[in-house]
Amino acid sequence: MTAASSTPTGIGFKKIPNAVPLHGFVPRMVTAKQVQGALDGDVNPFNNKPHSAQYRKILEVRKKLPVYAQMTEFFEVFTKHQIIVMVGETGSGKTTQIPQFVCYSDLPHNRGKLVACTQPRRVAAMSVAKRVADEMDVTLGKEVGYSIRFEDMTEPGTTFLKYMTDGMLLREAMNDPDLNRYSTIILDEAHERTLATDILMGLLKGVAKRRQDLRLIIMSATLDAQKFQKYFSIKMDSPAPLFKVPGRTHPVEIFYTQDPEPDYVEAAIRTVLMIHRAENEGDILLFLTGEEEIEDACRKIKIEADDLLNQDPDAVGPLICIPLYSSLPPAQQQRIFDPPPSRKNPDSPAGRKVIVSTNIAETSLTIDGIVYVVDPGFSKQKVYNPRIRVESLLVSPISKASAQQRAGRAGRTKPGKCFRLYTEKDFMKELEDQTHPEILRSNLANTVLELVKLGVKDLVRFDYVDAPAPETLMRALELLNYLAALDDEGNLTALGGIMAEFPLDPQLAKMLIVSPDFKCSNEILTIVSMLSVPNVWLRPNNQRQEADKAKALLTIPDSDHLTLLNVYNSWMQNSKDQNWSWNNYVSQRALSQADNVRRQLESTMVRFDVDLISVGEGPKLYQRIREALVCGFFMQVARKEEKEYVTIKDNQKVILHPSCGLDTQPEWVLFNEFVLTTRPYIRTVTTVNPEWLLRDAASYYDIDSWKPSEAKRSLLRVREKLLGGKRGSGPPPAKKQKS
DNA sequence: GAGCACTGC
Repeated sequence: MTAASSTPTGIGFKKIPNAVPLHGFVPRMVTAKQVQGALDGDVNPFNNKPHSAQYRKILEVRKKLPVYAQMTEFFEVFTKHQIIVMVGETGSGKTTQIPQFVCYSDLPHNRGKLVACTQPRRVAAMSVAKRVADEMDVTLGKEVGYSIRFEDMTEPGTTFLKYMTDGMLLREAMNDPDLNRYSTIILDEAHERTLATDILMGLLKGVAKRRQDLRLIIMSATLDAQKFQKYFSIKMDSPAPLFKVPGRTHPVEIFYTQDPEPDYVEAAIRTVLMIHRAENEGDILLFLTGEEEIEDACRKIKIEADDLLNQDPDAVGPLICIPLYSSLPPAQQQRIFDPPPSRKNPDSPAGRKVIVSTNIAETSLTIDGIVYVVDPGFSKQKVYNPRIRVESLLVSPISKASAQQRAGRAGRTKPGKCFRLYTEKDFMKELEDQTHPEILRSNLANTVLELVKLGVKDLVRFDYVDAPAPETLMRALELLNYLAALDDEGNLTALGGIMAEFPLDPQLAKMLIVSPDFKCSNEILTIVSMLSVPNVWLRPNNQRQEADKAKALLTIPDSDHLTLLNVYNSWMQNSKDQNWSWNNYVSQRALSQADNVRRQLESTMVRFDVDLISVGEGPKLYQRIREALVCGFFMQVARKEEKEYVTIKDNQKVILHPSCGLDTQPEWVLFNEFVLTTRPYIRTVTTVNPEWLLRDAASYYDIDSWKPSEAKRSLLRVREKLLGGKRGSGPPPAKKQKS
């Protein structure tokens, strides 16, 4: 295509006269030939410096990528179409090359615009940006940068190619719904269907209709491409064009079992040992579902492998077994990169490394040198039950797409083998094509608040790629209405607008925003931060008693929330003592994270004039903190009836989680979480006074309208006593709930 | 008397 042919979608771009060495480049009319010329040129067109020797070396490597061979085709499609769906399998080079191609055609640096490329994970955004900065011969954080939570590695006015997490782009959309800063937005790994990617797809489809100058590229794996093409058919119902690039991996031979395996862990261990005895050199990756299962399997494999080695040292090599899951400390996660054990002597069989991992090795971490994959076909998946408002984790069969991804892990460095511990018939007939997108498996309270803030009026009719269950949306709207983030018509309130700005669950955001009224926002800020990071309590298997003792010393008897506050404060007071965390069995990593979150939330508080107040100390302060908790969590209250607790309104029977630090079983408790594991537990619990429920959450505790229950009778008595105490001075002063 | 699949803001 030449500059003389028709301009795309009616926007008249002007030729840029003096943009040497991009002389003659017309935005979005650029050809592969022009770009190849610029790539091979002497001067870097993006900073006008001479290309380095390093640049030329990397360029030679880039030219061997499959995507490079299809540059002509890419520019043809990009010139003609506003939205493109791209399929590029592992090793195609799409994530690093396509955004660069786009820069050459879009010329964002000459137009004051940016090209964005989203990633589902922080590490990916960071490492890809680093690589691309090297490839483009520029400094990371200048022309090419990245933006992730807690770290903005970009320079306004200079950066024109930005890698970012999908959540970060969604945040930006809240304050700029048309995303006007961007000339092209590339959604990478769209097939993973994270909540943020799904919402972005819905938003961007609308933005693309309003902004003819915006280009979109949706990059995904093969199986989903058609769905996205159809979804993005905005022009006369013709599907969005597909641009496809082959991958570059080694073949993986797939084996199935003849019959279904009744016990997948046992079968997995047996298969690993079979590979160890019978197959050639090469490491093994085994997928299991969780920490306990993995540690258990590692122990058993180790015992059996040592037995084999003792019985016949010439027949098998030594074996090490390495567990891998996200809650392992980073130093232990690094062990997966250790070399396999060396042979006993030059003639004996090679050593072998076995990695036993959760799904973390399916997408987040890649390990080179894996030749054998053992796939039992299960993973823990989040499910949401809107009826009882509970998210839980369930061991479930994986999807075909997931199985394919797992198998692919065997072919990264050389041809490999994948042993599936299910039958081929089950694979074909029983496994779903795709894992259900997150939006269908989550509590959407947060998402709904974001969407309303983004200006979406009708949540049910929003153009979702996959629409969530109406009941899930209703649950979210109901919660937000009770929290006074939405009015009765579903419009965003002033309070809701501020809540949406905090990267928090709505309950936590509400509690933080109202906490200055209770003169304890400093303390609530800490508690909210501690609730936003993983568990801080460490409990090593061989030191459980010591860990429990240490925890008891930090515990505040009637409130797990106050205990969290106490841990944070003690940690701060002892910040000079390097061993404090270790000696007290708390996670240094989690506490640092909490501190980081705390600083971010504090800056948001400043932006929205939420005062940071702390008045008094001891029991009086503690009481005000517990009252503030009620303002966010009044819907998560349980009352003790005989031996169990029963949740308010839902009437779910629950028990206190064993990690709970309460020394008695008070009548009324508020809880942070309902966890459904072996039994229905409530976790992170604080004693509350029922009077606060009536006063601070009057619209929810509209007890006259409740169906008869023990809780209702009890609350009626509380109210009577309150009124009696006032001796005819009228009802208690009800704090206004709805705004 | 138990957990924490994995991400993200």
